[in-house]
Amino acid sequence: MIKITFPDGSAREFKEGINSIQIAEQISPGLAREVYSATVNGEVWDLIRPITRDAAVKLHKWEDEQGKHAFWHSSAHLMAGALESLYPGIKFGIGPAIEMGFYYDVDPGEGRVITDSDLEVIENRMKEHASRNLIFTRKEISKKDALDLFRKKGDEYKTELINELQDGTITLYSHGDFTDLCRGPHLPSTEPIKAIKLTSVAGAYWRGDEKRKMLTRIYGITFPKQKMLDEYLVFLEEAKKRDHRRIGRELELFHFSPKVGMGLPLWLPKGAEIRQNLISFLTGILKKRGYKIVTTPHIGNVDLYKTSGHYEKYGASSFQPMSTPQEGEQFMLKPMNCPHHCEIYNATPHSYKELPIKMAEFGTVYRYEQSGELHGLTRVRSFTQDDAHHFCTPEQLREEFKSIIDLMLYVYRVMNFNDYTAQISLRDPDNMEKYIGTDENWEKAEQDIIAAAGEKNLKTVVIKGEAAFYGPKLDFMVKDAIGRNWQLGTIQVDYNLPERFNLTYNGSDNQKHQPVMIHRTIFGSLERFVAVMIENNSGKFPLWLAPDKAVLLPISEKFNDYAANVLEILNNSDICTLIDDRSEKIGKKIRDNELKRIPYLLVIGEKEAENGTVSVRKQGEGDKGSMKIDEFVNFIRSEINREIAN
RNA sequence: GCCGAUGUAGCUCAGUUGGUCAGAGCAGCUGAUUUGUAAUCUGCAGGUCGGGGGUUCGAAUCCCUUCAUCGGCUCCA
Repeated sequence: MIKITFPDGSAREFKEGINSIQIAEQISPGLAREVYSATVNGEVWDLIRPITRDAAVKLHKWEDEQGKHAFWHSSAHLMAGALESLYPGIKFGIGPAIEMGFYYDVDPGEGRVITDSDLEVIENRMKEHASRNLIFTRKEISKKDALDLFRKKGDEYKTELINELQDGTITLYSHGDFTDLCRGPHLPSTEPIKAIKLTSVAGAYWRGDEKRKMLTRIYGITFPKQKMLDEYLVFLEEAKKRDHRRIGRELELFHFSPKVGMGLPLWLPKGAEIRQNLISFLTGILKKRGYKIVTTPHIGNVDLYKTSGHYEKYGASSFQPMSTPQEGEQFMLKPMNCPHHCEIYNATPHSYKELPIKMAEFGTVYRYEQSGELHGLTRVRSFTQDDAHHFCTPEQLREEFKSIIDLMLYVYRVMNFNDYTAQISLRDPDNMEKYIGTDENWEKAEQDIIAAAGEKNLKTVVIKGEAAFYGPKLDFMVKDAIGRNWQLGTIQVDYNLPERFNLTYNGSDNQKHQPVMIHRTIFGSLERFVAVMIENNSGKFPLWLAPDKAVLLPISEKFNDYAANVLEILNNSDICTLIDDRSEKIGKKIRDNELKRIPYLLVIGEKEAENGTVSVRKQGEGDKGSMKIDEFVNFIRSEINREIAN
């Protein structure tokens, strides 16, 4: 007998060699139907793997990451099996479970393509296989045998993977006629996979290396119940409606014109109004916190970027330098503001008593992003950063860093922006040549970031390999409507630019010292920030940000004169932008959310025209009663103040 | 940049195997109507079917090419 301990601390004796599914069955048959994998002594195992000694066991259901993971990973195998039966000779790369579903990278073979229209056939074959209730079996295999097996199949991808594995750790999983190199774990059988949807097909480089062959990646998702799949598909449909590209068009916020150029957003009046509101909101906060606003040109001499090191790193993949009538003179569109700010710092001598110096600019920058990478407002070729740089003494670094975390959290809170992940982005230890600067400085900077985040009790995740080439950073990541991750705010420590630009200050010892530089943005870019705000709120903006704060609706043309009067007063109030809508098809506009996104609806009828009032309705909340015009202005003003003061 | 898909009016989309296939709804503009919040009625106007080449007696439809968009990959200072 062996002793199995459960997460709640309780323990039971079982026969040696029992497996997790049998344990679950003995607890309750209902449970057994719902578990998909188990953690045995800290390792995630198949349910059918025998347990031969005392162990701590945690059973995983759908609700657990590990449960879903086993479910989707098994689904990837199910798909691979279907593919092999449909496309004999097809070769397989890797096929993991992901956050939502799974994929498999495959090489269908020379001259064969798999496209969207093939997915249904594959899906049907998967369903057929799944319904046969195929058992997943696990087999340990020697490296030599594994190599022989996959060489015989002619699968160079799997043999490459096996070559990198340690002999004695290699396992195969099979179901039906299909066998795959795999670490597991898997479901006991294909039986629980009831609902299957292959979502898309895409290209993906083998091992993520753009110099290697592009495989075909097939994405899919599966569920234990059809209803869950249906709900997921509904969710995707709903998410499409929140897409900022769609809402941006509906609300006439921004526009892309191929004539202007891809990735170059045109801000329409209403979008520009939102942008402007964001800028003035943040400017007010920055001034209170001791930032100095600066302005720098949109171009700079190539030498500036050679000095900063950006030219060497990104020159070839940037908008190329423009020349002038002067021989040998070259300028570039600025891809970042930092070098300009360094030169501003250098314009005057500095004492330690002045530091930290905080320089801010809403700086528009231009980056030649790869054409396939452009995406609405979230990835563009010209965008405006709410950029700022802190120049401080090494001793001040941590405090400065913490103060920026405070600022960031403050702004996000005011904006009611809660759904973000703070990510500490460090160097990739396997790729150290990507980075410039001394190990010592990197070490120091990384420690400072981790410490500052810790002292601020910020919940963070640490990701290696995501640092900037000149320094580590703390990034604030958010998800868009369909779950893609975007970086908004970022705080970056930089010892490199101060050195390259020879920045100095006089210390109390009357010696020259080098300041440390912190780069930071809060919104990231106005473009991306607006996009994320739109997707988070389905295009509804808080009152203070909204381009139109209210819509004016006269019941009848009889009141048009009065309405025009009201409109003028309110629009001139400098606080309340109104749109005038005398259309009779107001119902349709409301249904289409065109007007529902505007915070207030003002109705004018006989009574209102007589009394010089408007009937105020807050969208989604209902009647606020009748108000005199100036009452309404004051009301809006106080509402805005309340929102911003928070 | 790479793989795959898509491109018909401002928007959403129909257009069967190449042959009255240049259409509809919404938006817009005309008139009429005046209604307290999810579609009032009439009429009109709108497109070199993304651009360019080709095949054909004939191309929105087939082929090539180019531009743009979408989903991924790579990248993201």
